[in-house]
Amino acid sequence: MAKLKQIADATNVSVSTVSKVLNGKGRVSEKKRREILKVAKELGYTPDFRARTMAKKTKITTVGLIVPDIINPFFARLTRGVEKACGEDSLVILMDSFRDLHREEKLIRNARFFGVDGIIIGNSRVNDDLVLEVSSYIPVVVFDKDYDHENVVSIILDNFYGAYCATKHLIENGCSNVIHLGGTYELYVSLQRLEGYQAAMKEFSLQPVAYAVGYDEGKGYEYMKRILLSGQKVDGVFCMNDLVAIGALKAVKEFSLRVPGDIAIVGFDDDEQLCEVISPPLSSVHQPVEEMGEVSAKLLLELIKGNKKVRRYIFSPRLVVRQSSLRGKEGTA
Amino acid sequence: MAKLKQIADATNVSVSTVSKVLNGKGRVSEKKRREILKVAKELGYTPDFRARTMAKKTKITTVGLIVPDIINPFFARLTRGVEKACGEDSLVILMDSFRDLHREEKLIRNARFFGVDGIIIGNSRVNDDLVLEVSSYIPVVVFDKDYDHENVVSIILDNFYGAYCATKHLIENGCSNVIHLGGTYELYVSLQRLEGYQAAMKEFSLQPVAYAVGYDEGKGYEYMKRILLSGQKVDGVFCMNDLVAIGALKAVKEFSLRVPGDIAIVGFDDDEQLCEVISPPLSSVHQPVEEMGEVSAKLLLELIKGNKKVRRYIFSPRLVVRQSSLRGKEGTA
DNA sequence: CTGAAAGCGCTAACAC
DNA sequence: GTGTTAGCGCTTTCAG
Repeated sequence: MAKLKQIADATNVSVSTVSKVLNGKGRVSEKKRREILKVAKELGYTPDFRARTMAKKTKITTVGLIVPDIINPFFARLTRGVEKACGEDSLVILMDSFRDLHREEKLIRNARFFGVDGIIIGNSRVNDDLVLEVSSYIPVVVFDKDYDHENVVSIILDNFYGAYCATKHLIENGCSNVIHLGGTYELYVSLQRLEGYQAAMKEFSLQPVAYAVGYDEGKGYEYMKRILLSGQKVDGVFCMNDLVAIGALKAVKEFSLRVPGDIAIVGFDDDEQLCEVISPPLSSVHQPVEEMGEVSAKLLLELIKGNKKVRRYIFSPRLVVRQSSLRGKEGTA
Repeated sequence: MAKLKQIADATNVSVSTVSKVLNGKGRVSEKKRREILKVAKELGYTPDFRARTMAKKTKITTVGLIVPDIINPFFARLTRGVEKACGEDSLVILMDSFRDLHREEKLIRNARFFGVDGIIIGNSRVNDDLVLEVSSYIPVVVFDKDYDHENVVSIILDNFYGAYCATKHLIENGCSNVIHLGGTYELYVSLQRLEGYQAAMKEFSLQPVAYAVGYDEGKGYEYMKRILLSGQKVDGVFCMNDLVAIGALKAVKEFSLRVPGDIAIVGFDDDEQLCEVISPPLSSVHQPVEEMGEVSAKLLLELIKGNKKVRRYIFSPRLVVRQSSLRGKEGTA
């Protein structure tokens, strides 16, 4: 960590002269200039970012983005949105908690010591107290959970509505025995989706049948298989997310049932890459994740600037219909 | 941006007293302590990270990670590896170039002004001069390209070998008309894979037939369709990447040909999520991306510390065989 | 208990 | 052309 002072001493000039040379400002004799440049290189000088920005009174705002798993397309998209909103003049410090709750809390709690000016927490199961605590130091954006605190804004997806639409769509496509492969209900999001499903079923006077399955393909497969084995009547499945749907799809295929002919399936999240690549392509409830990321960053940036604006921002999902639920003229199989 | 001075003035004490209170050091009368705390909260005081760390002589090293597209699983995995290696004491500033070469160069060039202590460039088609330029200020890690510069380390995957293995595998599984749906050959990686393919074909005295297809599903589909229409003999396809392979797979299915019975297919990259979800599951050449990310960060951190160590690190791919290329006892269809 | 003063590394007037 | 000086905002001796 060479410093200006060192290269100044080595060349018998003052720090300010060195500074001038290195920044190409003011006029310095060609001879000294060369020597200074040379010595600077030899010493491997790199200016201290902090000192420089402090002296120049310029500050780059940095936002901390905490995600549980950057490989998950949902969070990758979220990140993309945040990156977009931050553009050229704000930096984003990415922190992956690797789904380790302990690490996550640590990251959140320490964020301000890392010099971030605000944080976005991309996980709906954060500890409320922690959010409140941190928000007393720096602004915070959280997802899918409502807070009423000065320094935090909530980005919310209308999960109820998404689930409602998906279920209704299945029913209107001729399904009357629509089941729900849901998440674990201690997660708010899962609960909302369950309720949306139930609402649609009731609206059509149908009996809701829901299972607390989980979030991955294996679980979807396992439950669907069990359900089919049990002989239960099923002609439509609304799943917690795309992975569960894919698992269910696999099971259905194994039973030589046709999708959507015998059983129609709808997922949630709409990871396009995934949905479009499988066969049949999977209908899914689309979350405008990228946009959500973008908005969350924008709102955070505003908060950092001191403009307290929105405290809650609600997004609407939309159903993307693909073959897995589209019976068209075939009607019910 | 409240400062210590302000809250000091407001409470008629000195900055140092305020500092002590806010940091819980030294002893200050309960009365003042309370008042200071109160005013600090009112003013929404947040310590200046730069000033603080400078005064404390502590420095958190930060690495800049530049990727062309965080949504692409390859880069998401890379990022994950970097995050892992950085652990608790280094920060990673993520910069997505959105595949905009111009933006990317800007990001790379400006990185050092953002206070990063080193950068990892997750893109093999960087401008050499730029890399050299930047590396004269801060250490740089690049992928799939060999440099011989003091301040840059290259992380390389043996693409030739991967392609060779994939092709050989197809041949040994009974394919004799193996074609290659390759990338565009101005990209070094694509060229290497092409050469690996050719080498394997020659080894078995087979005639290589390669196409410069591109990198996405649409291209794979389009080319494969055209090839099948032309009536050309094909019983094996080695693709540039998984997406191209998926496109090709679609085309093959449309022609009512069986995979792997009539045509066996192998992809590259091994995006597991993708490969395992389609049917039949896709064989693919696996890159240890996450590990590569981890190693690149570790090496960078070493360079930042001033320990010049490795200058080149080569990883070996490995073929993951799934159904799309596994003919087992069936032999050639 | 409290404050003055020095210093972290750098920039930017402003003299000489 | 070049050096001196005064900060940037904070922490930390060290007197009082």
